[in-house]
Amino acid sequence: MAQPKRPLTLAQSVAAHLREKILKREIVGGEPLRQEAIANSLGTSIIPVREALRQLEAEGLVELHTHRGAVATTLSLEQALEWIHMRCLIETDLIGKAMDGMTAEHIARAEKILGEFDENLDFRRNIHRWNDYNWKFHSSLYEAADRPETMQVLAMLHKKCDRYIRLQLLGGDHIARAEKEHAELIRLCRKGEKRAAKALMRRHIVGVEEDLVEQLRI
Amino acid sequence: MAQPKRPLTLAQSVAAHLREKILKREIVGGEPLRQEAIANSLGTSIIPVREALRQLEAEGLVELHTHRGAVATTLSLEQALEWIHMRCLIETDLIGKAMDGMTAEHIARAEKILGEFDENLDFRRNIHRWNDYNWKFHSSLYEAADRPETMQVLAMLHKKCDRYIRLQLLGGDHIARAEKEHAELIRLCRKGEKRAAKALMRRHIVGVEEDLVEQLRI
DNA sequence: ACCATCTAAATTGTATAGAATATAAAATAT
DNA sequence: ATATTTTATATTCTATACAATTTAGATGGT
Repeated sequence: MAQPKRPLTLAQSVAAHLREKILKREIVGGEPLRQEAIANSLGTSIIPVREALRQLEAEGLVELHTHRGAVATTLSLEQALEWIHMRCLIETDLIGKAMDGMTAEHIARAEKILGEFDENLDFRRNIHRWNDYNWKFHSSLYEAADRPETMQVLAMLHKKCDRYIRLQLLGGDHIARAEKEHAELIRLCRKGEKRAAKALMRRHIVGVEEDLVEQLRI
Repeated sequence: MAQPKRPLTLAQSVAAHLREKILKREIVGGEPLRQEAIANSLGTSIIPVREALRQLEAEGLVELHTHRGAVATTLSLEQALEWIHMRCLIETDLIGKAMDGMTAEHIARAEKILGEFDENLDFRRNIHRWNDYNWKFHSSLYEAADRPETMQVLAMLHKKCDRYIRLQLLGGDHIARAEKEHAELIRLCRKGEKRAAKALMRRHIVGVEEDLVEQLRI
């Protein structure tokens, strides 16, 4: 997505390593991340580790406290609800804007991505991949809007939601519902029913919110 | 706002230095930022410079290209319009949420900040301070909503808009209009007229957008 | 209990050297 | 002459060792 094919710098792969551990909750919220320990365990010096931690801070996965080090951020339902709410505001608006300039090619691309959902993956065993596909589908819908900055903010919100969605997916049948709604979104785009598409997008995202509350309130 | 009173680390003050230069356009868009040159000119080693650049990247002021270094991001009207549009979506929603829990104290605080606008500053000579005050006022209005994550995203958008607003303030009488609208916003908050407040917030931000287009399209 | 001081541990910063990489210029081949 | 490959150079990226700074907790006196 960002830098295709290029070999990663050490700092980038350290960041990827830690990011995956945090998202998989092998590193839990509140856990301190010692620069030297990480450097030793990965066989690097601490300099790439320091830069990786700054990257992860920008992504909201760790907090850096001056002279006290980094800790993985803790999960909180309230935060997730805020992010989802912002997603709702932005994506509802964005799908409308996108539909103004949407062509058959755009719709075909989104449909192709949707197809890959069903075919290639047993998501019960690849939970950590589902968010990638979900973001790919959503972003393909908005491509016609040609709003790169908005997409960047939205990508960030999706990433932040990632940790919570993974929890959510462990229970319930959210995926089946989401796929159904995705298919319906494409149908509405093809028919050009902007009002209905925006309404469905709103319900689609609010649905995530409701499922999450139900999942975590217990 | 972030870390009150604490002495800044070198990386933080290097970041502050470069940020100010970019915002004041002493470093123009597209200009490459050589780590060694910056380190020498500030009398530091390059390590704090590298960490400062990562910070600025997160703020959208520079772009980091692997093995090629950092360049200041270029100004583009389209980007600014996207940011302002997102501000509009979020802030219009947020003022409504805030008004549900707004107390006399909240209003008093916002009013106090507004007062400082008039008294202490001749903005024609302190353009680079105006955005700080503008953000202080806006954020004080939303305090009652208790939405820290939303505020964080919003703060980022305001920061990004900063560079453009500075251009805008050079011409026109935007400040007088903004102050009038700010006062009116407080009045509507006190009277609890949510619908009107949201509408005014929308106009207030769209006004910025229109002014900016007019300013830069010439 | 309370307060100040001291200590341990971690991060932050410096200096230096060298490896890895991208860009542009030069050389070679077709 | 054009295209490809090689070389050169500048810059970033990484490693290492050590000094400086800060925080948090332990110690000890009142």
